[in-house]
Amino acid sequence: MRLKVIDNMDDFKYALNDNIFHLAFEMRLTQRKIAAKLRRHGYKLTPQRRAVIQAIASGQDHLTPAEIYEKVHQDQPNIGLVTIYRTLDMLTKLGLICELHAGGSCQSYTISAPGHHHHLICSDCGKVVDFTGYDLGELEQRLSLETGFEIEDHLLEFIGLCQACRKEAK
Amino acid sequence: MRLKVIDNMDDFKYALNDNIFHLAFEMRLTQRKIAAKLRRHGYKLTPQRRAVIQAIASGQDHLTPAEIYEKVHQDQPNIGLVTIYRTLDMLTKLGLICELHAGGSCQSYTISAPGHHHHLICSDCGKVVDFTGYDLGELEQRLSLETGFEIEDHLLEFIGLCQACRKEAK
DNA sequence: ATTGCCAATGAAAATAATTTTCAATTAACC
DNA sequence: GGTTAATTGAAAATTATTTTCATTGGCAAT
Repeated sequence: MRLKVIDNMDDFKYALNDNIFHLAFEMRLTQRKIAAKLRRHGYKLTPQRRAVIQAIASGQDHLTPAEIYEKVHQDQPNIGLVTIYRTLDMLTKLGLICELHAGGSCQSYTISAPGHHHHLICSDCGKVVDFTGYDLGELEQRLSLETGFEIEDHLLEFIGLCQACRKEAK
Repeated sequence: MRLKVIDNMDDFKYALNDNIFHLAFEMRLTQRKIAAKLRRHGYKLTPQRRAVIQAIASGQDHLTPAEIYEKVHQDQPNIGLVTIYRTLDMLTKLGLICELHAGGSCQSYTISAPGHHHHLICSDCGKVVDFTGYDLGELEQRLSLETGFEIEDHLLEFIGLCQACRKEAK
């Protein structure tokens, strides 16, 4: 896949009907936001980190450290697995990526949508869909009242077959 | 803690006001059910397995394989860590224990309440409280409709401070 | 109670996953 | 361009898990 980087709105308007450009633009925006956040927190933006972010952000699925290493290794043959681990730690701390748990493979990462959200994961191809707006506040209150817990956080993930994999299964 | 094993209702009635007996009775019931299920599935009930089940079922918290090993080792100094892993696999397959994910430590196990349920976990002491009856069916349907996923399962866990740990924190 | 069979066990080795250490490199500031 | 502190990669160390295999022991049938 060839991508032309478009980073201003004028160029973008003329490319609207072209999916590839569209994707390139969106990805560029994401990566920009990520880069800005790194700098704001005093981290350097190295080619290795770029590559890891690109690997995670470019797909729709979730990847283990080893899978990310494989993917990044194509562009950066010298990168070490350690750097993957270190970058994943950093991105997790900044809230830029999420760990997934449902469906067996813990230690799998996906790019994080901004704000609090939940996940829907394909058990076959690994595709991850975020969703927001489902409010667990009422349940939290009830639980808090009944158990005396002061609830800090929660984890809600769904696992199933995505549309594409359902078709394939038939 | 000394426990007297009570395994009939008559003895039990006279011990009702005694918490220790109460616990002993309840634990005995749980272990009986577990033992029966093992046999029904063609597994043998060895002292090692008893000990692992006892270790998990006797506490209210969740334990890693290494922690279970530590605990069991006191009664069964010869037990190998391998046996812990094998027993945990078996118990998971039979649905008698659950893996927990929220709050960092994956690969932590707790005794499983019968039927589908969700968890509330103390981030400080690890205490696990089950709850049932919260229905995600409507959300599942909505998600299914909007995304084309055929949803197979879900994971819902809450993490927070239990009453005891809240008091201690003050 | 005794016996025999096959599942289960423990020790050790093998494999996999993750972290630490440290000298060399480099991104981001001036 | 030069400086500096953060970042990197290689190797070693640690931790977690699985495999292998000879021995043991639960339990069903006698």
